[in-house]
Amino acid sequence: MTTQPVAPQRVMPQLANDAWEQLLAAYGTLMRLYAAEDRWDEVSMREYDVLYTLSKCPAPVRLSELNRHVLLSQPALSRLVDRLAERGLVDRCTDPADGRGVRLSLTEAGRAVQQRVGRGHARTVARAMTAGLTHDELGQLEALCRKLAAAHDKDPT
Amino acid sequence: MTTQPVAPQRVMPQLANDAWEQLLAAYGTLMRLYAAEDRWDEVSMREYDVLYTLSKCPAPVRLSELNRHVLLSQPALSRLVDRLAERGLVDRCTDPADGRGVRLSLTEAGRAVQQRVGRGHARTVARAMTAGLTHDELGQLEALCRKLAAAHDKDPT
DNA sequence: TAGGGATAGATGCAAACGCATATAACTACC
DNA sequence: GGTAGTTATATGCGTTTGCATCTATCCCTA
Repeated sequence: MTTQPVAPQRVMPQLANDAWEQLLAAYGTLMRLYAAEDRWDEVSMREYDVLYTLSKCPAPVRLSELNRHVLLSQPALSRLVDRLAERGLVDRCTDPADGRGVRLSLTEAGRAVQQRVGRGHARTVARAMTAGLTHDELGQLEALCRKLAAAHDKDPT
Repeated sequence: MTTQPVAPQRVMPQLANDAWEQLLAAYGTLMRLYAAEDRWDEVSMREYDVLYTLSKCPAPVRLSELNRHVLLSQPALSRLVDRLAERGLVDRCTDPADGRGVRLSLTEAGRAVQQRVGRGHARTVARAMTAGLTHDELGQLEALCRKLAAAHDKDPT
C-alpha cells in the first residue's frame, strides 16, 4: 500500500500562519496607501490615531486605558500626549479621585482637527476597502477580525 | 409620508470603515501578543521580518524589492540591513549587472537564526490564530485579506 | 560618446521610540 | 497610622526612525 493521495488541504498551523501573513500584508498595503495621502500635515497618522480614539470616548480616559488601544509603549504614548497637549489638542488633568492618574480628553481644537482630518481619511479608507471587497465581504472581514481580537482581549469584566 | 423605517443596514462607507477598524484592532492585539513572547533577544521583530522575507526569496533581492514587503522607509530599511550585515546575518553585495543596486540574501547564520526563531514564532502565531477562529474561518480571513491587498498591489506585469 | 535626466541606495540630522528606572500616590497589613 | 508593596505616569538615555538630500550609476538621446 502506498500513501493515500490526499486533497491539498493545509493543516491548521500552516493555514493559521498563512492567514496571519495575509492579514499583515493587507495591513501593510493599506497603511502605505493611507500614508501616501496628502493629509498628515497637521497631525501624523499616530497622532490622529490618538485623537480618533479619544473622540470615541464619552468621558475622559486614563493614559493606560488609551494605551490599550494605541500600539505604542507607555512612555512613547505619554510623550505623544505631551506634544498634543502642548499644541492644545488634548486636555490633560490629574484625576481628582486618583492623584497618580491623568484624565485625557479632546479640547475643542482637538475635536475640530480630528473631525476635519477624519472626514477625509474616512473617505480614503472607504475607497480602499470597497475597492477590494464587496459589501458582504466587508461584513465578513469585520466579523472575523472582531472574533480574532476578542479571543485575546479577554477583559475579565 | 414619514421616512421609511429601514433595517439597520450600514451603508458601504460606514461598513468599510468598521471593517478597517477591526482589522487594525486585530493587528494591534496580535502584535502585542507576539511582542510579549520571550523570543526577540537575538533579533527584534522587525529584524525577523526582514530575515523571514529574505528566507522566502529563492534568489538575492534588491533593497527596493525588499522594501516592498517591509513596512519601513527606504533609509530605515537600508540601515536595518546594514546592522544585519554587520552581524553576519545578511549578505550584501553590489549587483554586477547594476552598480547602483545591491543583492541581498541570508547568510548561513542568518538562515539558521530565521529558522530557529521562526519555528517558535510560527507556533505562537498558530496558537493565536486558531484560538479565535475555526479552520474554515481562517481560510476565509486569508482569502479576504489577500483579495483586499491584491486590489492595491497592482503590479502592472 | 557626451550630457541631461532618472533611479538605487546611502548619509546628515532632528524627532520619536523602547527599555529601564525614577517618582508620586494609592492600598494593605501590622 | 506607619511601613512595605503596588500602580500610574514621567524621565534619562541610547537606538531607530523618517525626511531631505547626496552620491553613484544607469539610460536615453543627440
